[in-house]
Amino acid sequence: MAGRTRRHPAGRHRLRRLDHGAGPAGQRRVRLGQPDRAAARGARPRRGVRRCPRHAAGEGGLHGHARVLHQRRRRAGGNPRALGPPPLPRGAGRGRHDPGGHYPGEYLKEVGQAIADSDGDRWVGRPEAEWLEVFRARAVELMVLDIKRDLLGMGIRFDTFSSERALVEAGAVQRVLETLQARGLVYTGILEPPKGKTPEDWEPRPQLLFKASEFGDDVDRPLQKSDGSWTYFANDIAYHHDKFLRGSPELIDVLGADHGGYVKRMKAAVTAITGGEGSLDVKMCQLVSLFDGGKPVRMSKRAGTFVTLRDVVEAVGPDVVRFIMLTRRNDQTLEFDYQKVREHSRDNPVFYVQYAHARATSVLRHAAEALPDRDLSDAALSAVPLGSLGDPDELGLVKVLAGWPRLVESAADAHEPHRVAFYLGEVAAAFHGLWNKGKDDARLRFILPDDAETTLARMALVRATATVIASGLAVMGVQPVEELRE
RNA sequence: GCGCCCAUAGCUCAACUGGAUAGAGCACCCGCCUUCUAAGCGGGCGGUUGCAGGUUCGAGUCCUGCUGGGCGCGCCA
Repeated sequence: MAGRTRRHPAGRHRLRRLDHGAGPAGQRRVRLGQPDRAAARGARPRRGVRRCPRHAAGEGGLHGHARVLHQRRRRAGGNPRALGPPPLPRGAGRGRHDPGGHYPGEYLKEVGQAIADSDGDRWVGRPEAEWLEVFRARAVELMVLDIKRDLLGMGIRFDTFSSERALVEAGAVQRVLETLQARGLVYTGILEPPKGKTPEDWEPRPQLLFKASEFGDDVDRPLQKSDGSWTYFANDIAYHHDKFLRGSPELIDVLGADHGGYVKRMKAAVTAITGGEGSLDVKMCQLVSLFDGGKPVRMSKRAGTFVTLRDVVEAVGPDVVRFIMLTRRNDQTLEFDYQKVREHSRDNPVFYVQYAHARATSVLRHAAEALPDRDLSDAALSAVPLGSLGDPDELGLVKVLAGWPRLVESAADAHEPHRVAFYLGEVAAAFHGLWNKGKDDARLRFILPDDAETTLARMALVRATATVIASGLAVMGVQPVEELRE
């Protein structure tokens, strides 16, 4: 197998580093290979924590025009045979393999159990032809519900779920094909075998092809399988066209890094099917590596030691997950240490930003006590003269805050929500710095009992800080914290 | 073999799509708690942005070629 020989040197390299007793970095990488790869190869949507939910979290909040997010899980119900023989009253297929050699994963056991619960022994001893389709439908239904529940658990709600099957049955693929044919972009031809690696079962075969090469792709791409059904690619064209027709000229796909080879042809197809009216941006997502107190969390499909997104959300809360997920570019792998994110320390970016917000609201509370006869409402503060703000650090904070509109706009344009998280870190740092300056110099404290005018100007600054942090957190779908006490 | 993504301080990562002296945190060293939350702050140390060319007034950012890593490569989703 060509893939294996190519991967081999890398594997050896890793081992060698370990043998040499490499530093923490080397070891980390070695150990990480396993869970990462397992998660990727497992290809089971909610097994392991992936980047994609993280990105969905960000974009849903960032783009009004891209708010309709889509998620398809072909895998769900893709292999109903893995459910095994008709379920027994107690847990179907537990611990055994189905005839096809598939692992009945935990999630399929749950489906089997659900069917057993509702249908009893109705399917026992019945031929596959009777139960297969029923099981498939039930599996899809339950899996989608399961996915929606997990997503809702961290505050993600999809406006639209597109069913590939429904799209095909509604004839969308057929219509798209006709459109492409009308534009002379479809023909029947024979593809060259891939260079360097010719599959053993390769044989020249005429296929229905899309002229992707006219739009920047390397070769033309097949639309139809030999059994007459559509390829994955053909269905995807229909899906993107459907989304375009629903009123979104700017399409965004969030894909795993293993789908990188798909980008060119999909962009080509979007250009072709929309007559150049639509555009497609593809965000590639790397995996998230789970750590616990600096040690990688090992996951094994066999041992059933997978940590799911739901597990993590339950452990640390949805806001922490959302924030941490957005502290990296989506195309970088993220190390998620769910010991660290619960710490109340500078190491924990969620805490750091929330602490700044809590401090700001705390100051405002104290100011209300110190100046009971003054109006500290937002409206009043926005009209306060700011001439007394003159300290370099005060002005520094003002400048950072003034950059918020531009920052959030550029993050939206670039489809890079992580910039908001980094920006909030800057705001928090500027505010914490100013706060501590008041420790050294009492005149720089926010509240000056004998100088109401300066205090009011500073309250305007503090209020603005809290507002910007709250706005940024809102973009990320995170609730600002008013108070942090033990 | 071909294609896509990536390479920035010892480590983990930024850098507002080509702008001024490339910034944070961790780690290490030195300071700061009678006073709005020290769960914090200030200072120091640390860089030929993988290598070599090119375009430009200006390049971490764009182009070419290398090196090293990830992913993929016709009826699989």
